[in-house]
Amino acid sequence: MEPLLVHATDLPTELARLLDLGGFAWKAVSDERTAISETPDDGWGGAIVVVGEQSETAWAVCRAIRKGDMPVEPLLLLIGGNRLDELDLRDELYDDFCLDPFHPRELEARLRHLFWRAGSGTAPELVEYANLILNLETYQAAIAGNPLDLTYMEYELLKFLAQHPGKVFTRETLLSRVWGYEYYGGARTVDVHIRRLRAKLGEEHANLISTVRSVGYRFGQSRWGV
Amino acid sequence: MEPLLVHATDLPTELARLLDLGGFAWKAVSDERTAISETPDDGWGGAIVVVGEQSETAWAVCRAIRKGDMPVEPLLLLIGGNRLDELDLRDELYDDFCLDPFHPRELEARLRHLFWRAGSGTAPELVEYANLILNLETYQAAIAGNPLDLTYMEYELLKFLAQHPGKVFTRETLLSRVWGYEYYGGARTVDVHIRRLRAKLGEEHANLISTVRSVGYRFGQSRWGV
DNA sequence: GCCTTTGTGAACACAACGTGAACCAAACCC
DNA sequence: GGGTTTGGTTCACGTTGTGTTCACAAAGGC
Repeated sequence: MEPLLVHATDLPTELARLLDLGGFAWKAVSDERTAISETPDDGWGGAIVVVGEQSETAWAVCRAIRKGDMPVEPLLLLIGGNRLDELDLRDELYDDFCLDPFHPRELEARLRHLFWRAGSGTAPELVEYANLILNLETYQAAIAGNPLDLTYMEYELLKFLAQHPGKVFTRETLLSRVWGYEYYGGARTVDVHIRRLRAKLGEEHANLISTVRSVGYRFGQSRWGV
Repeated sequence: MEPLLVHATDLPTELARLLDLGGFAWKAVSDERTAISETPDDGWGGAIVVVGEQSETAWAVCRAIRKGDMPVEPLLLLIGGNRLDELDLRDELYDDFCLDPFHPRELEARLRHLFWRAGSGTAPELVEYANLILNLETYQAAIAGNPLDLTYMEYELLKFLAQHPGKVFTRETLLSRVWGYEYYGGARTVDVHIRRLRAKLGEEHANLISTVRSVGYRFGQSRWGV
């Protein structure tokens, strides 16, 4: 992960220790100019700004890194209880704040939650295996970037298989888990859907589904490496 | 503004006073069922859940109001310092938290910031997708500059779909979210409204709404990235 | 070489969806 | 208050898609 930008006139030792113990990569900067000039190639992974005695300096840093060419998110403030009023009308300058002095567990929890929100928070639910992607929200599938035009049952079957890569399922198991428990039809129905899936996956990726003779079908590689 | 949902086994008097002084409309509920049954017509404006001794109850309430058909945002937790560990792996259940006992100014600031974020971020007075524009204030819609003459239900349906582009909704979900919870009518009603929407969108843009066979309908293209 | 298991192509039947029109309730207007 | 309009819902019918089955060919195991 990209390193964190930490701004403070006097860096609290507890903060440094917490970041180190938490395994964060971070770099302390003293003013906005160094914050910009020291920007890593792939940008900052986030920022922590300590609002201390010279609060105007801190706000200037916030403005610089939020409104600049490369806005940094998420941005967390460490702020003394007597400066809470200054948060007013500055909502756009921070994502979260933590009272200083802080409870280590609280700061950890806030950092974790911020990164969770920035990362997976807004991402759609996906099932991925190699270059195959199933989007569970939009009912769409794609392999190697090319969208697959799957029917309902094909999609459901592929979803189930891809959610358990490497595992072998009998036709009966697939019928009960994908088609439904009360289903009572021929087991060869599964074969036909497997065939159509292989055809739509394309010759190149048809081997994603392998036949286990006398047992059933398996998606992806076996767990023992072939 | 819509009222706040407040859940607590023992409602702290400081919290009640702070909410009243802050001019919030709010209602205390004791369990998830009343939280759902007491839902105002236009939904809750947000939620505050106090994680007290029976923390499992509190988490159950969070799950109920976040994963239900009408998720409540933003959701703020009031949590004791000795329960901070419980936040782990529950990121999806809350938007922010505040240590209890709390500093009134801190809680105020967090509420203000949450609503600022919710307001500026997810609820603009305009809904836009490609060259379609919905003006939520004036109940007007236009595509490619041409105003659309939509009826009430058509507008509501299009609004809901356009607010969640790419996502597939079943007819039942649409009936409950657009028409209302207590609605008991045929699911084909949705089809007819979809048809009329497509007709009014014009042949050129009718494909904005796509049918996902055996599932439901989707507005716009999928989002594969963030 | 025989038997079992799986792949393949095509045909069938039904469910899902689109479409046009009718129905009905509420609002609106003289 | 009766007639009209508007808009939401439902029904009946056609069409298309697609899940299922079958028959046969091919492959694999003993």
